[in-house]
Amino acid sequence: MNSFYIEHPRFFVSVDCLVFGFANGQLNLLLSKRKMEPAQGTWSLPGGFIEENESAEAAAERVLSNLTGLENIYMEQLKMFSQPGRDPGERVLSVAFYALIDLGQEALEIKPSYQAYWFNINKLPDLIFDHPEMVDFALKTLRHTVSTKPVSFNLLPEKFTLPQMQTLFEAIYDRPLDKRNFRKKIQSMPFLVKLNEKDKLSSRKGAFLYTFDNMKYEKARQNGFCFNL
Amino acid sequence: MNSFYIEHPRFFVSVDCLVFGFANGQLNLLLSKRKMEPAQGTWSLPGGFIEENESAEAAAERVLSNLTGLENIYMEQLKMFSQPGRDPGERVLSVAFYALIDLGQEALEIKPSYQAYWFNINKLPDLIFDHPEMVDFALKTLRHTVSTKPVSFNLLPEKFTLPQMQTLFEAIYDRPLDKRNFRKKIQSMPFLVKLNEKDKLSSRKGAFLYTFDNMKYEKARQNGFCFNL
DNA sequence: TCAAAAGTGTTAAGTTTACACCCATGA
DNA sequence: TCATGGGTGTAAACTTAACACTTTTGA
Repeated sequence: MNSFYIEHPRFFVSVDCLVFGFANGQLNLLLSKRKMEPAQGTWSLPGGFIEENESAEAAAERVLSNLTGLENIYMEQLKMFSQPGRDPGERVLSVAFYALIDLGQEALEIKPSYQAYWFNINKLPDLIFDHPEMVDFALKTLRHTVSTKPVSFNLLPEKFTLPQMQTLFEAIYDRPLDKRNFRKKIQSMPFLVKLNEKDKLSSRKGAFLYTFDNMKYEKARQNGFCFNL
Repeated sequence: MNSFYIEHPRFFVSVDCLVFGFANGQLNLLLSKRKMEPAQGTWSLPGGFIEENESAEAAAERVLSNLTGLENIYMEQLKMFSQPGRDPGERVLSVAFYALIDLGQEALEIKPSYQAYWFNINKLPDLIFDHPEMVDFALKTLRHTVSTKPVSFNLLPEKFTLPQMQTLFEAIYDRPLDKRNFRKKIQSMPFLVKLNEKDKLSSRKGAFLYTFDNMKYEKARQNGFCFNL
């Protein structure tokens, strides 16, 4: 290993994860009780340090799979936060990621050491450092991204109903949507497959189940189709 | 200074700047000859290491003002690039930024030590490391951002003509636009001020000059106006 | 007087919005 | 049988896209 860069400082670099989950018509964010000083015991985004030979993406995946037991979670980098003094203990740069997971029926197995819990996005407790800023940034990005790419399906179970999906969008945008216009638009998308099954959990009549067909989406995209909701 | 995090590795963190400039109907990117090993003498994005007590944003501003002599350049963070091995010399994490500058008439004073030059965006030389990936990412982001926020004015002189602006958008999108539709849309925006002056440099008839009025834009935005081109 | 770039309007197609009732079911 | 949530269509307003000629001027 050479040392051309030796005169420059080195930094701790962490990742912080904004994990969104949708359940019972509510958009939720996963928070954990901080295990280390400073600010031990207060609420924060789950995170961890980047290790040698690990990309920021890999670190975020590691943190998330430790936390949730899940692999292959949808995840995107948001931004690096690097203000000196953002962590009063030490100089730490942090890369924020957001992740979308379906926390449908099976209660997510959270590793107990993490003391992580779901909070409704509108009822978050106080967070340490610049984590509130990260939440704002993530929410803005999420709102933009779900209207632009078919990522909202990561927040839904494999099979979902249109009322479920509309509720999800209403939770993300934090405003009601017109049912007929929403359904018209969604159903005009060339990748939604209507199944011959109904979900009867939330009404007597039952709502038809749908799935997202990624192959169809990719094909449509290659032919110039542009998702926008 | 405490040491709660001491067991974790520290990293060199650099910034790389994607500096876009518009001149003579061409969209250009600023590249510099690399001053240090590895790959000394090959083309790369201008960059530098983050120093103690400096945010990534401040480092990028420092690099840019050293390079161009300009302050208050429009700049946005793009993304952190952190693959192990992206810099074969040492483990370096890098935060990419893009900047937009007007390189209108007054030839930009580039500090000679940097050996930096403008390259047409479609005729870039080979770049080191993952810099080509950064260029792709920046271009995509630029295309999206100019259609969504009034940032294109940073690439134009204070006073500009509509043909100039259309050429700029054609250079960014790399496709021709319909003159009448473009002008109609631009002129419907509530922040463009038509001056009583003409620029006669590019035609005998002369084209009217306009400026961007940021106050008007902010006022319109507060009233729900949404830029989109 | 003419070459070269600036400027101008209309129509058709598509998209978005607003809006109210019937349907299927199990308790 | 009725309460509950699921499902459906249309018309008006607005936005986008396509398209060709006139104006101004200096050389």
